[in-house]
Amino acid sequence: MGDEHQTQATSGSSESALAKTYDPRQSESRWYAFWESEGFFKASSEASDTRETYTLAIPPPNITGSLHMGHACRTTFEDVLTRYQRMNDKNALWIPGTDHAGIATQVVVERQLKKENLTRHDLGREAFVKRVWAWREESGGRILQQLRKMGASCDWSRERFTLEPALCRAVNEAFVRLHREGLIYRGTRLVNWDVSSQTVLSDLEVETEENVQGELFDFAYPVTDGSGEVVVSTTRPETMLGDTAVAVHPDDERYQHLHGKTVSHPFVERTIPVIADAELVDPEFGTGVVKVTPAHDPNDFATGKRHNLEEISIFNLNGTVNEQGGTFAGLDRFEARKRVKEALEERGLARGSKKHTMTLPRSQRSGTIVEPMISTQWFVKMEPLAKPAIAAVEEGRIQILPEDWTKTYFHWLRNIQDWCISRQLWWGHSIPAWHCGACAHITVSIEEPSVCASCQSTDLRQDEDVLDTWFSSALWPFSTLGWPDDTPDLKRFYPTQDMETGYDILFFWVARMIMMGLHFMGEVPFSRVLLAGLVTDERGEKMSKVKGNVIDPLDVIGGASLESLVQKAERAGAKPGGIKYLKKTYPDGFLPYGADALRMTLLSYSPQARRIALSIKRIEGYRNFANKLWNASRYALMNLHDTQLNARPPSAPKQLPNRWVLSRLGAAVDAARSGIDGYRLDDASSALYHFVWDEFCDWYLELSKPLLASDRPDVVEETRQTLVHTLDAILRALHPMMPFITEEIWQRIPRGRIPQGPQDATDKRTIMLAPYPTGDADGRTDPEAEQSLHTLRDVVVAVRTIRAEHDIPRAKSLQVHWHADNPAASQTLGEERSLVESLIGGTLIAEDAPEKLRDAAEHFTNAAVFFAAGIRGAVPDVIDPDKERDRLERELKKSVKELTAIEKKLANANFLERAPAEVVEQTRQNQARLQSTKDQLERALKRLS
RNA sequence: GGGCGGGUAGCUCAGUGGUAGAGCGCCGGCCUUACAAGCCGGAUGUCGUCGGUUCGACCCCGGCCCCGCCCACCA
Repeated sequence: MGDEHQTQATSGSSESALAKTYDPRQSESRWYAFWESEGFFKASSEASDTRETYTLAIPPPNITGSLHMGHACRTTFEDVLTRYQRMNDKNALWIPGTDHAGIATQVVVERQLKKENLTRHDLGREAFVKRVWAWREESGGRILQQLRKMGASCDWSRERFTLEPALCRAVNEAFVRLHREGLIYRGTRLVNWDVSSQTVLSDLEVETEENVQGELFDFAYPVTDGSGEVVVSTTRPETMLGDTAVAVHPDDERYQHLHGKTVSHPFVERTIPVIADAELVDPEFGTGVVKVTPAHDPNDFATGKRHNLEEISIFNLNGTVNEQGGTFAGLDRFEARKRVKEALEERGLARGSKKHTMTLPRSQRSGTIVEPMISTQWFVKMEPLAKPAIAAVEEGRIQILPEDWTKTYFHWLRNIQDWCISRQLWWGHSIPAWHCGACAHITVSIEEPSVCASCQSTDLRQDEDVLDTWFSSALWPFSTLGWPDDTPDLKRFYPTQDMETGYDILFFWVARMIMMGLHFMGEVPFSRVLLAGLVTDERGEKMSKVKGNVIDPLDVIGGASLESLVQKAERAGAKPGGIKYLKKTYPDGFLPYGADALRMTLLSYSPQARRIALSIKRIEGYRNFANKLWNASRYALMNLHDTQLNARPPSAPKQLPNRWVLSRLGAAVDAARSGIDGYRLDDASSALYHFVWDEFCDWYLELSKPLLASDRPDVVEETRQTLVHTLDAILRALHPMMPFITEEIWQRIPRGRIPQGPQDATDKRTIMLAPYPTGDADGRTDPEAEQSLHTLRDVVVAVRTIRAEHDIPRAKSLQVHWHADNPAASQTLGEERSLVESLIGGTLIAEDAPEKLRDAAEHFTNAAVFFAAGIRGAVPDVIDPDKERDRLERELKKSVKELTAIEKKLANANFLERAPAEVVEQTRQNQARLQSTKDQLERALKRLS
């Protein structure tokens, strides 16, 4: 590999002509392999390396996952930051790794087992976990390979996995310490139970489905003393099997007579009290009477605590009714609901129902409706941890971008609930707690204890639960660096600088990392949180397998036929509508756009956006940009001949285009830098895109043609130097964003003496380690050149417009008469005459008599006139009067419109008094300019008719 | 019920208290020795709506109407 690229690098321009079209497939994997094998991604751990560090920990993708657009987006962003910092001579470390993703992974493997007609229980815990590990070996690294395709410059030598032994040790350490500090405790609570995965969930893992059409069912409880009945309303009739009270509002006139009475349960042997509770009951709602099921409803649970009610759990862990349900035992929850309603009808207790819109809690992973259940679990006490995390952001030690999210962050942390961290799963971190069979004491310890800490019994059994996968994620910024050991890496790279992730895991992950980082390290885990939006399809709809609108980044990079897209979507379970959409939207599939094009596209979206509506057309646009860059480079390399890159920038260039492009280069590079520094990668990439295309290609390269054809060797050499330097700087500036193509071209630039600088030693090997350009070092501010070029450009465009409007063939040479209204413009056009002539395909004739041009129609036959940047001009002989009239009228309309607005403004006395002087002055100048243009246009029109 | 974000060119989206921008699309003309994945020229918007602040508002403030998201225990 090394040899191959060496050959390329030194082969010069002439003998290895570049293909006309850039093919990303030819270079991407090649360069990645080169970078990786040369160790360019590795952060230095040498003691002698005193460079400032830059650290960023990857949001570890789940091992279940394959790369999706969200990953691609984040990877690109993080890679740009890392590559940029590395080029700025930082000791840059981007830590890669994967997450074991407890419940998500377990669900996937269980699904596989199901195909073999097995459940995890058939295998038993040990064999099941073994199986998950085997699966992880097979697929766990896939996404990391995919990250490589994106160009991610992670330090693979420091790759981590949340369930590897070192990180398990960190988890145990964290658990034991928090437990010792009283921040982890065991509690019996009403928890969120997922009946299909049969585990408890944290509040965050429960998603609410809104606007579900349900019914509000009324039924009657007979009052025990026979004095009547009480009608209650409920959305969950089956839970009446667990009712232990009926509640009314204490002030409700209608139900005063019930206070102190009991009602009889129709299906189980139980009389239940009527209680008065102002907190639970809203007299306006339903019948104003609430059935109370403390074991299966959060409000009722709280009510039960207030009134000391019995908590009767009526469900088994799998969601079927248990023995408390009497004759309903064994039925599934929803079947039970039906049967309870029927039974109530039969007993004549049903009192009708009405439609009711409600919200349903569902498990984030399984989608099952969550059942509130009373259960004993491990919890983390959050409030003491939340306080410092709030302070860290308040005090600016951590900055959250976009800033709007700080509010959300504060709101969540200020209302934080304790975190249930135990899960009844098999795949995950074991809990370092041992239950004593003799005295029921729980011994919490890092190492397996031999005896119970309380009674010394040896009858110990480790807690069977595992930890919420987010518990280990919360430690990620320091566990990956070796914590709890005080390793050199930890010392050197903690705290990290940036954390970039999706806003959807602000609470799940970011907030918890901050809390844990502050708690265990005493320092914030990162100083900045960058929250990215959600990638959607071009309609703004969430990508989903069912909708068939998932765009696989690898398909975009490598290309994919429509057939393969359809096949993939079908395999993933897309519905017919989704397939139809797919066929309609991407009739030709995807061309191989390349990773660089995809990266540029993803970068071009504003980080403020919550939605990133990815459009293939846009990717195509950036693929075209890559090709443009490629061809501009071809042009440059073809024209260098023996010139090598040997100084940057060329000293004291004399030719206007050279002066101008260096000035613009400086501005572009500064814009790119400030964009990246301000985390506005959209601004940074856009500044470079426009500089490269609109200025470098459209103007500089065109202007360089006559210069390179000059018979003056000094002009030619100066231009070649400027050309190669500008190209080199462009490549370096773009490299963090488009790593592959920039390396491919950079390697082909012939290099002479390498300039002195800190990165000299590495300069020749790879663009990755070349310095990021700066406006000062690589550009050359030259306002005068910019002004002159502006004039030049305006005249060229004016003449080109005339050519286009009048259908004048390119081959026809034009005589352009001109007169300048100011000395600067006059000088520019005088000096740069031959450049302008070569761009307009004609001859410039300077007129000493301005009136000739003012009255062009009299002096010339069929002349077209123009007014541009202080220059008046006329092109005689070639003009169709009708077309010219159309053109002039259009121009006139425009000036009149603008002029009217300006005049109105200047007529306003308040404006003249109050507006800043320079604004007024500028407005006046505009007025004068427009007025003169308008006059002249009018005159020209008059002569025409 | 609270909170947040958004409504700008046909589409997807930037944007700034002082003459409205990009990409794609559209119209017209070009195979111009870097590039047809291109070049040249052109058209396109009462910047959601109603008020207010201001000399001046797409931008700041308030109301309203849509759209999206997050949080919250209303049976």
